[in-house]
Amino acid sequence: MKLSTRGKYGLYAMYYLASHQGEGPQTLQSISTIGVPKQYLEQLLGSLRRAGLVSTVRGAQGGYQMSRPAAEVSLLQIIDAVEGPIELSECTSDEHSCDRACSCPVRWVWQQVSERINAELDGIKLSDMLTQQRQDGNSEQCPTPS
Amino acid sequence: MKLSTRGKYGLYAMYYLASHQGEGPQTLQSISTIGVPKQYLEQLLGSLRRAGLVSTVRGAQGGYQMSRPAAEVSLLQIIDAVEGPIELSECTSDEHSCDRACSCPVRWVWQQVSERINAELDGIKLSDMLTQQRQDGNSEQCPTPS
DNA sequence: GGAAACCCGATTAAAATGATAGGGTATTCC
DNA sequence: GGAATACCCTATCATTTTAATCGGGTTTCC
Repeated sequence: MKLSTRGKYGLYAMYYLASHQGEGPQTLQSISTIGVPKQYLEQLLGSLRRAGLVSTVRGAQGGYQMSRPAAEVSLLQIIDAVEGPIELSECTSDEHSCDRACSCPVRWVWQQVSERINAELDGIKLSDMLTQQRQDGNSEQCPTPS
Repeated sequence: MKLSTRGKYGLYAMYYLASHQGEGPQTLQSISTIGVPKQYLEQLLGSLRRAGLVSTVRGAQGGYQMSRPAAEVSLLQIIDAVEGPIELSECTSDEHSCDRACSCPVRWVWQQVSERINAELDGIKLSDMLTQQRQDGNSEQCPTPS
């Protein structure tokens, strides 16, 4: 069970925007310093915009910015936006994908797990990451990456 | 975030074996009635065997059977066996996969979520599915699948 | 009007997934 | 002992998904 890079990149991007909230729109150029190819990042930001998480200003001096406070943006919203909804198995979303249908205990268990994961992801907000960062301090006692 | 069919098929297979526990080894042939191509299922059962979840009897009259009670087999074990460990992002497992390294709040959040999902999956046992099935009754009031 | 910057659909390259193929090995039963 | 049964294993292939690129369009500021 893996997230694609979309989720990771999307979260990086949102975290970047959260860190620069109140500084006006950030250009694609500057956001891409998080280490994501500009044109690929553009697609992801498009999804985030369509999901209502970021707003954009077009034209010169334009860019992307968060459309609401970091405390109101959850991991779930970000992942949903860039990767689509979590589906452990198509049978949890599509009733007719298998003929075992409603009495299938496998189906039941997937639903249980999906619900819990969703609740978990929805409980973590972007603001939690910002405060975590602060608590962590400028922890430059990090083992220098080889 | 999706599970591949391996997880689903693996769970179907284990559920089948749990339902036939005590009846002696079940042949690949009979297990494949769950709707999985025999040769593909064979690969999955191989993984489940290597993980210690099923034991096999070779030769004529042989087959597969659970190697311990359903109450001691969790979803996590099954998914780990057939899909490998859950990794939302390679940066939670590999320290050196990104140079942001240890102070990265994104990394922190992935770890949080992974832990919770793992705990969740480990809390659900095969036996829970069996009892759920019984509670559900032979619920043949199901809407007949088209 | 030109430069900055977002918008968007189409295409492509690489990787993962789902499935198949084909031969090998162990065990039972006659 | 040999035929039949049934698991074991690696390699290959086809399909789908993912990651990324391309190339043009539109909006806005100066």
